[in-house]
Amino acid sequence: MVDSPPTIYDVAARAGVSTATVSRALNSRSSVRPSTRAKVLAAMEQLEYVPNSIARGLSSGKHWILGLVFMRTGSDGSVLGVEEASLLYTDIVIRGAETRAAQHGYSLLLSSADDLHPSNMASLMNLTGTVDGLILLDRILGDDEVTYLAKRIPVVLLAGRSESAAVTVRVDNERAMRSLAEHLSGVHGVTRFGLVKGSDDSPDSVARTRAFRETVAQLGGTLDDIDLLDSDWTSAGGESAMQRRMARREPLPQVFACANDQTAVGVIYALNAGGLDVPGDVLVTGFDDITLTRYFNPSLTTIRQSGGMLGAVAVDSLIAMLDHPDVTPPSVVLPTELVLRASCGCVEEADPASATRATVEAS
Amino acid sequence: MVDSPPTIYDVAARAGVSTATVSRALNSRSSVRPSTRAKVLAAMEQLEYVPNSIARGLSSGKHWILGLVFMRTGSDGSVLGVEEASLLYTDIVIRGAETRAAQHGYSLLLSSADDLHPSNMASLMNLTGTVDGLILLDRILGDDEVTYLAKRIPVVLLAGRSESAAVTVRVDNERAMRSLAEHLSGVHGVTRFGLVKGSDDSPDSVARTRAFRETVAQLGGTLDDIDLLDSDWTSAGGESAMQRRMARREPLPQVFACANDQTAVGVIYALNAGGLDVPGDVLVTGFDDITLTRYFNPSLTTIRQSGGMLGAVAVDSLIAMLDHPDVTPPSVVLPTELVLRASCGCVEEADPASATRATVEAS
DNA sequence: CACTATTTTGTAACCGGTTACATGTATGTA
DNA sequence: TACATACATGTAACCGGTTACAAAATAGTG
Repeated sequence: MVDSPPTIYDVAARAGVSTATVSRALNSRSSVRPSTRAKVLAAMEQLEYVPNSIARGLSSGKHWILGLVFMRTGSDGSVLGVEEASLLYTDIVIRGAETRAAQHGYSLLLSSADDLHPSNMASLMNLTGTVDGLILLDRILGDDEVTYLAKRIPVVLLAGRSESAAVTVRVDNERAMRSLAEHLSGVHGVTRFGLVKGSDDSPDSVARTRAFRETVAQLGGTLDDIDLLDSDWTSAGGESAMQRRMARREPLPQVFACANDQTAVGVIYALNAGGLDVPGDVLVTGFDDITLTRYFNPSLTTIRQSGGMLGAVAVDSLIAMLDHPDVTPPSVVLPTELVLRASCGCVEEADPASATRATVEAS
Repeated sequence: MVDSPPTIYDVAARAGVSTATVSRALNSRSSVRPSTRAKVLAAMEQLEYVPNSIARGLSSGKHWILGLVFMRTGSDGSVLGVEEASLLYTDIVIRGAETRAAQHGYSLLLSSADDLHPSNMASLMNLTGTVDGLILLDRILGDDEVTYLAKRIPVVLLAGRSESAAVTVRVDNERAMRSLAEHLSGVHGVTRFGLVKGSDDSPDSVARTRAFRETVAQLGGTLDDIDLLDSDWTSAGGESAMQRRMARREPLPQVFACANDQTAVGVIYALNAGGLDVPGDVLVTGFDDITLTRYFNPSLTTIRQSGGMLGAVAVDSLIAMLDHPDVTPPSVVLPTELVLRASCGCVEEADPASATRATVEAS
C-alpha cells in the first residue's frame, strides 16, 4: 500500500545529472546553471520527490528538530491520569515553544518523563542523536546529569534551578511572590498568611514558597506551618488540601496564596463548601492567569506569567546556541505581573475579555 | 563544547570485533557468544556509547517517531495568541497521545498547521521521511490530500470526517448531542433551544451542530437561526457571542448548548453580566468535561469525552498499522457520557473530586 | 588562438548504523 | 580422526542524502 518514495538518485537519473547537482539545485548553496536547475526541478516535480530529512540529517548533522522533555505531573502514567493533570500550565509552554520553533523551521519532539528515575537519562541520551537541542521542563534531571547532558547537546532548562551548568529560562517567582505579599499586607492589611504549594519536586513551587515565606517574614506577618499546605498543582489537590486544613478546626489565616490557578479554584471550592465566603471570609490568590479563571466567581486575583513566551524564549535561546555554538546565551528571567481581581478583595473588573484590568507591575 | 559522541566503529575497535557484531550484541536478534557480548557491552559502557537513532532509522527504515499535526486554533500564529487559545481540548489529546506513544516506545513529533493553506501539504510531506506515521487533528487537509498522503505513510484522522480514505478516530458527537437534547426536553421541558458553535472548520463542531439541530427537530422543539451563535471554542468567543445575542433584545431560548466547556463559561459570564441567572433564567451546557468547570458556580452540565483516550486510541490505531501494514484497522467512535450538574437545572453534586456524580450513559 | 581564471558538474567518500552473504570456528556423529 | 552441521563472526553493500576534491566546461585576457 505504501510504495517507496523516489530518492535523489531517481531525480538525478531522470534529470541526467549527478546526485551532487540535484542536491545543489535543492539547497542552492553553490552555483548551478539556471538551465540545469530547471531540469532538476522539473524532474523533482514529475517524480513528486520529497527529500528524506532523516538521510539529510545523517549527513549534515542538522535535523531541524528540538526536543522538549516534561514531567507527567501528578499522573500515574495511565492515559486516564492525563485528564486530571491536564490543562496545566505546561501545555501553554509547549504550545508557545512549538509555535516559535515552527517559525524558525524546527519541529518539536515531545518526550515525557515519569519521575526522577535514572532511566530518564538513558532515554534522553537516545534523543541525543535525533534532536538538535533539548529543552528540559521542571526538574527532570539532577544538576550533574544536566551538566553531563549539556556536554553532548545544547540544553535549555525551563523553570529549572539556575545553579546548573545549562542555560536557564524561568519567570521571576521571587518578585512575583514579593509583590503579592506586599499587596496583601499593604492594601488588605493581611498579617496571617497561608500558602498552598505545588509539587515539591518543582523548582517553581520551591522558589515561590521560599520567596513568599521570606517576604511575609520581612513584612512582619506570620506563615504558620499548619497554613503551609501541600498540593500537586491540580484543583482536586487544592480542594482536598483545604478540606484537610479545615478539618483541623484551627482558625484560618486571612489569605491562602496558591501555587497556581487550578489549585486556587479547588481551594475556593472547598472554602465555599465549608460555608466560607471568598473574599468575604478568606482571600485566595492564584498564579499563572489562565484564561478560564478570569470568568470564575469570584474572579481570581493572580500573577500573570506568559507561558507561551516562556516556551518561545526557551526555543530562542536554544536556537541561538545552535547558530552560535561558541557563545553561551544568558539565562533569562521573565517578568510577571500582579493581576488584581475579586478574590483578594479588590474591585471586580468590568470584563474578562477586555484588556482593561487593574494590574500592578511586579516590582 | 560539544564533542562528537562515540560511534559503533569506536565500540567495535575497542571490543576487538566488527561493527556487525556490535550491532547484533545490541539488538540481540542473532546469536552472539556470551563472552563476546560481554566484551562489547563493556566497551559500550566505557565509551558511554549511545546508538545514533537517526542513523539507525536511515538503515532500518524505522524511526520510532509518530507525527501529530494540529491546527493552531483561533490564533494568528503569534506566541501571545497562544495564551488566549490555550488550554483547549487539543492539549489533553496531545498528552494522551504522547503518554500512549511513550508506552510503546515511540516519541511524538508535534507540528502545527496554520490553516488550510496548501503549504501545509508540503511541510507534511517533509515529515514523511522523519516519522513512521501521522495523526492529523481536525481538518488539516482536504479529503483528496489525505488520501494522497495516506498512500505514502500511515495516517490516522482524529476528529476528521469519516468519508476520507484514512482511518478515523472520533467521539460519538451524534449520540452525545441527541442525549443532551433529549434530557433537556424530557427532564427540563425545554422547547426553545439555542446553540453556540465552535469553529466552522472543525468537523466536531459541524457534527455537533447538525446532530443537535436534527434531534431538536425530532423532539418538536425549535432552534431559530438567531439562537445559533458563532464562536471559536474560547471563553472570550462565547462571551462576545452572547453579548451580541443579548444586544438584539429578542427573547432568549431556554437553553444554550455550547460547543465546549470554555465557550459555556464565557456564555454564562455574559448572561450573568446581563443580569440573568444560570440555571434560573437560562440553562447552559458544555462539552468535554474539563476539570476546572466542575468547580465552577454553577457547576457545568456537560458531555464527557475522554480526550486522553482519544489520543491514545489514535496512537494505538497508528501503531497497529505500522505493525501490520496489510491490515487496515477499523475506524473508532468513542462513547461519550452526559454529566448532569447544576447549569442545566439538575441537582448540585456533592464534590467535584469524587466520582459520585449524576451521569447518564449517552444512548 | 593559447592560456589562465572561473564557474559548473561529476566522482566518491562519508554520516552511523543494519544486514545479506561469506567465512571461520565450535559442536555432533560416524 | 574426518566430515557434516550449527553457530559465531567478519566483509561489504546499502539506506539517502551532503560535500571535499577533481575534472570539465565556460569565460576572460593578452
